[in-house]
This record gives sequence, C-alpha cells and structure tokens, in this order.
Amino acid sequence: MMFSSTGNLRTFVDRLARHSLLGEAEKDCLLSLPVRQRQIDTNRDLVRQGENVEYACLVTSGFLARCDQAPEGKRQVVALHIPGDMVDLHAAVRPMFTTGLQTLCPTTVLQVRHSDLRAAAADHPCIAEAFWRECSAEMSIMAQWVVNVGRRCASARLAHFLCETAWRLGAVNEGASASFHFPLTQSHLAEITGMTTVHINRTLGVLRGVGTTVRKKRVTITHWPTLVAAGDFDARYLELVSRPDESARIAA
Amino acid sequence: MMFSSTGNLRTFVDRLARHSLLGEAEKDCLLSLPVRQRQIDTNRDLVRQGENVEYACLVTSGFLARCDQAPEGKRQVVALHIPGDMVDLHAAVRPMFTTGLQTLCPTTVLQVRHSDLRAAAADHPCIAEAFWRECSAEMSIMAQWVVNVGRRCASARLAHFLCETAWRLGAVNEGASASFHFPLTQSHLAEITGMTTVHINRTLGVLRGVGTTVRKKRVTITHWPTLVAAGDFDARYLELVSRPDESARIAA
DNA sequence: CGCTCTGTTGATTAAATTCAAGAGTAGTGG
DNA sequence: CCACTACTCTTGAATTTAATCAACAGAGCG
Repeated sequence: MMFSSTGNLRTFVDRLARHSLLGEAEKDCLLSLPVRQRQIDTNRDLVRQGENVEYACLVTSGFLARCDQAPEGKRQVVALHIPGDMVDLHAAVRPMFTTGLQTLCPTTVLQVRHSDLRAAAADHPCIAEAFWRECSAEMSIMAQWVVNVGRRCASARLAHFLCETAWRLGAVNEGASASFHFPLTQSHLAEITGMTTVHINRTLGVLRGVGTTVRKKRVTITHWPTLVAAGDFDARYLELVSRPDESARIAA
Repeated sequence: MMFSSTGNLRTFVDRLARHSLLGEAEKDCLLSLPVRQRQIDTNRDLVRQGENVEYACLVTSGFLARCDQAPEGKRQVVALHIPGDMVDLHAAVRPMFTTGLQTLCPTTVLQVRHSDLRAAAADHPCIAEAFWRECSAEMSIMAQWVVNVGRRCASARLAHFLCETAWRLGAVNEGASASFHFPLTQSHLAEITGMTTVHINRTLGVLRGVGTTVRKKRVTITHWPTLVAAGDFDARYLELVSRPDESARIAA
C-alpha cells in the first residue's frame, strides 16, 4: 500500500492547534502530508523493539502500547497511546533503537513519514515548536508513570492509571463520574502497572469496593473523586495549554 | 544577580553538535545567549514542584534530581541530571506545573532564559530540531526508568541505574571497569529506584559481592560485564547519534 | 462442541517494607 | 582538641505486600 494524500490528519492538526498557534500555511502544510492507513489486529507488533522506524502514526481508533522487554520474558508497557496521539513523533529525530509498539485491540492508524514531518518542522518554526511541545507533554506523562510504578501501592497504582486514562480520553463527566470503552485485558493492565495478572485481579476487587469497575471492555467510575483520592491523582501534569502569551510569542 | 553573556554554553553547544548538525551561525546564536551562574548547596530546591519556571539550566558540576512528591511524604526521583545536561529545556515550551528540581550535592548551573531558547529555536530550524532531539533522548531514559522500577528486582534495578549513570558520565573504561565520583546518599538511591533506604543498603551488599561498591562518594565497578548482566543493561537506548545522513538532511 | 483465552480464587512462597536500635562519620562550637 | 549533634550507614526481627503456583470457571470463537 502506498502513501497518499487522501488521508486526514485533521485531528492531529486540531490537537496541535489546541496548544500551539499554527497559521493557515502551517495547517495546510501538515494536512497535505501523504499518509497511509493501516488496520491492525489485536496483539500485533506494529513496530518491533530495536527496529528503526521511518514513520510516525496517528491513532485513529484503538489502543497502542509502547512495550519494553524485561528479563525472563517479562514485559513492561512504558506508554499507552490513545486515539488522537501521534505515536513515534519523537522518533522522527531519533529513529534508532525504538521500543516496540503493540496493539492492545483492533486499531487503525495513519502512518506519516518521519522525513516529511521533519521537513515540515524545518520549514515552519511553529510546527517545530508544536512537535517539541508534544514531546514534552509525553514526557510529563512518563514521569508520572515512574512515580506511579515506583512509589504507589497496587490499588493506588491502578487507580491512578485509570484516572489518567479517563482524563486523557475526555471521559470525565463534570468531575462526578466517568465511563469509557476499554478493551484491555487484566494482563495488559499488569504490564502497564508493573504488577502480575493475579494481583491486578485482586486489586480490581478492591477498586470495585469504591465504585470503579473494569468489566466487559468498559471502565465505569461511579465516584470520580473517590478514585482520584485513591490514586493520588492530580490532572495538572496533563495540561497542555500554557499561558496564551507564551505560545503567542513565536507565532508573532 | 543579572543575566550576562560572560557565561559559557560551549559544553552545551558541543553536546548538541554531537548529534545534530549545527552551522556556525547557530552555534554563535546559542553561545551569545545571556546566562546567569548559580551555585547551590546540597539538598536545596532549585525549582519547587508546581512552580512555573522561566529558565533552563546547564549543569556545570554536581547532580540534580527531578523529584515528585508521592503520598505519605514519599518522594520519587524521575530523572537524574549530570554535568552537561540542559535541565528543563523541555519546559521552554511547557513551563507550567513542573516537577521539582533538587540538588543532590553542591551544584553549579548556568541558567538560560526559556524565552531566549525558544527564540533561538524559532530562528534556526536545526536548533529547534536539536532541542527536540534532546527532549526525545531524555524520554528514552525515562522509559527505561519505568521498566527498571516496574519490572526488575532490587539488585537488577540498582545495577541498571549504576550502569546507566556510569555510561552517561563516560566513566566506563573499555568495557572492563568503571569508577566515578558519586556523592549521593543511600536515601537518594532509594528515591531513585523506588525502594527503601534499608533495602538499598542490603542490596548494595549484594552488588558488593559482584565487584561493585558505592562508598565514600564514589562508585567503583571492577567487573563491568558482570554489572551489565546483573542490571540487564543495554546501552543502545542512550545512543544519541542516528545515521549521519539522517541528521544531515535538515542542515542541507 | 470443544478449544483457547481471560478471569477468578486459594494456598504458599518470596521479596521488600517497617520498626528498632546501634555504629560510624562529618561538621560545629566551645 | 574534644564534645556534641545530626546525618548516614548497618544490622536484626517482625510484618506486609505482592509474586508464584495451581486449579478451575466463564466467555468467545471457529
């Protein structure tokens, strides 16, 4: 399958525009990049660990996990990518020895060549800055994962992850409750939180006691503040928007 | 104390030049940025958690930890910054709600204003790309920290961290041994690896058995391959240099 | 209908934390 | 120079947490 311009990077451009000031020229530049659509089944490697990748991909639907092989066949997920994420954007400037990318459910993506993204960044300073900002945002999340896995007990760990995911998916209803489609297995949750499948199962029982269930490919959080407290969750690290005058500088 | 141009960002420019092709104009641009030198004592906050920062800082000597407060007064270090690192560079495009920065020993830094760095990036595409690449490299390290803290047992965790640090400091002698000045306490190691101080102490005993000691502000690794095996360490994630033609593209 | 994957539960074991106390070390001021 | 203090390091014992082992139930799919 070849790359073509028929694809639609609109959601990506909109996302960038939410935190960075892009002019029409910049938006057009990005929208005109050739893309290639791919549909991938559950539990398939989109990228294998150590491979050199030549494209980033916008998740259109589904979930992708950035995985790393640890000793004795253990795996650790270091990032979860949800629809709207431009995965491996950071690899455009650092394509070697990537971590693996695996689908956690049937997933569709739009692949964009790294060379095209770098060219766009080179031609438009505010695109470069927007990409840099995306990278910075991804790093914030990863820093929280280190805290999560390093310092929190099982129930807090799982609660924090569920809060983060609910928030990123925009599934929180006025701070009162949340519910979203989430087709990950308990094994996936284990690989994400650095626990065993068995312990995830028991911990889910604990969370059920505070009104949060993960069943039938769906997360249901009946009492959002309770889960936030259980997970020691503070959404500020997910905020992408800086003071307006800050992002205005470069565009002016 | 005011910002002045007397400082020296030479080491930073050299570092960028090692992975990105910068022309003389770009180098001059960076070297002419006003800087402010600061010396800070041990265990002081250079930045408090949640603060908005307005400058990045080049570590000239000493060590800085990026800390995050977890529940019950526990702290987790999410990144260790060594001499040569430009800390909070990523925050130039995302200055809000930063994690804290703390000195782990007497440390000197050169502060550079974020606004100046952003302007440099806006004026010179290859500076923008170099900054973006730095951000991407920092993220690679953080991803490994997630794996480390999430999946490895105590001794492997500590071994991996020591390997990483030795490697980053350039302290590994032909793959045979390593030794470097390292004034962190066992509490610091605990905050880094997500363990307790007591357990760090016991685990250091284990590593002593394979020829690695952390004593008197110095790490001594007598058998590098042994520690690498113990820590499941693969230095490739630290590599910054891509294929030459890759980095050449944008400069051409 | 039978296979495989996922979820569930109990019993056991291992790993790391917690609690507690004491020894070593460096810095401070008399 | 020494005593005092605060911090760091060390060790043991008890406890907690999570992993491991094992078996089975349920769901989904061909």
